[in-house]
Amino acid sequence: MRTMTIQITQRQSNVLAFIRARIERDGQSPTLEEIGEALGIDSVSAVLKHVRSLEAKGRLTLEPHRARGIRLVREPDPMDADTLELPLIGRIAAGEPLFSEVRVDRRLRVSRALFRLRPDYLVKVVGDSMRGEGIFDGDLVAVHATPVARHGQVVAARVGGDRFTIKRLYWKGDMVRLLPNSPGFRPIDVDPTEDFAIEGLFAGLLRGS
Amino acid sequence: MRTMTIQITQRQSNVLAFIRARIERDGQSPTLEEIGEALGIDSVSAVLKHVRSLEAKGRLTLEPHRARGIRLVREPDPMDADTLELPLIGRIAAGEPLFSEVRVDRRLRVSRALFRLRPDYLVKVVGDSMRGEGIFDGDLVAVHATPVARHGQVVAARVGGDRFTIKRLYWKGDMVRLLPNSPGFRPIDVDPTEDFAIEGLFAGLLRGS
DNA sequence: CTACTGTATATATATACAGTAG
DNA sequence: CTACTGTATATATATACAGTAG
Repeated sequence: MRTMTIQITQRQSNVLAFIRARIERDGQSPTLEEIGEALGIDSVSAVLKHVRSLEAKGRLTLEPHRARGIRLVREPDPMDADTLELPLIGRIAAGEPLFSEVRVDRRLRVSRALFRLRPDYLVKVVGDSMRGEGIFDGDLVAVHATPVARHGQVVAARVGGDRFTIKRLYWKGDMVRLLPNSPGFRPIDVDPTEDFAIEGLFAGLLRGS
Repeated sequence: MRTMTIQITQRQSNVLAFIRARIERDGQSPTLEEIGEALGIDSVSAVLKHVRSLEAKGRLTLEPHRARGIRLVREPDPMDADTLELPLIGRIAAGEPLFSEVRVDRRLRVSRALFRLRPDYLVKVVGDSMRGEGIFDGDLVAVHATPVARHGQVVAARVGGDRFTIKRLYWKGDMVRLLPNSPGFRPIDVDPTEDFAIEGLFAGLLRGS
């Protein structure tokens, strides 16, 4: 099967470029006459032939009989694909669902490319228990939402329905130990009777001024 | 002078919402008939009156006699206004200009709202001399480009035409001291004969997984 | 085939005008 | 004023058709 893009002529390329520019500028495609005017073609029929050729070659489509009905074949928007819009989750009181809309303080955009793990939301760090990992009070931690975590990973977890905590996870048999990394902070040992949930993995960090 | 937005009626609001949705979906505004169809109005004249009212109230404009000629008054795109596209500056060899295009490794997007100081570019941190400030090897530091820095601020600077360094700045008379914050790293004292430049202020930090 | 000219026409669609109703 | 109906018409514009030229 040939999927190679069919070659367009120089003239067709100019026509396509003009259409692109006008859609960009006006939000509406030009008429055949306007295209002709721009390229010095006095006959709309000649323009129509170019446009039809471009259609046959898959570069655009024509809405039949519709004025200014040229549509560019949409290339996937690089902005949309690349840029994440992450909700910043506010304080979470006991038992409250994580993604209730009232808890989204605001949304921040950031390039997908920054992260290895795809982040799903941000949480604001409270306290300095993870300074040794470069996670400081006030930082926004990007969390990849998953309940699965391996020994030694930095996780976002909730203990006893309480608010979020960012800690390094250690399994000790069926016990869980959450390890801070800062002088004066002690490990949290979670016994099996306690309410405990891993919300996700540390995926990155954002810090403002 | 009144700049208050003139109140629109419920019906007009519905019309406007539909136009907005169609432009969003199709990239072209609907015809009067299509609007009528959607809102259960059998007469295009009635629709035209609504559209004219919206025009009088400054919510849209009409390209006269043009098919699908309704144009929304463009509100400044929140995406454009809010989202920065920061160049990530690569290694800088001696004497090389900071913004030569070859030195831009890639661009990352991030919300303006994250930062207090507007960042102009990103630099990748090499080494752990600023661990105590939560700036780790491999982090991307956002820099607000300015040659002016006050005593005690974290700056991006270049010493002896060499590569970037992120340090806390201290003035000692006309001497400059660049202070790391990590065990085993010593202050850099810059004497007045040395080539030295403050490139900008620490504006924030991005870290991937 | 590509690249045009020039004419005639069908179609989509805005727009004006005369009403009705609350 | 707002919110419609219903008709007639002007306008913008795509499209078909018959050519010419390299």
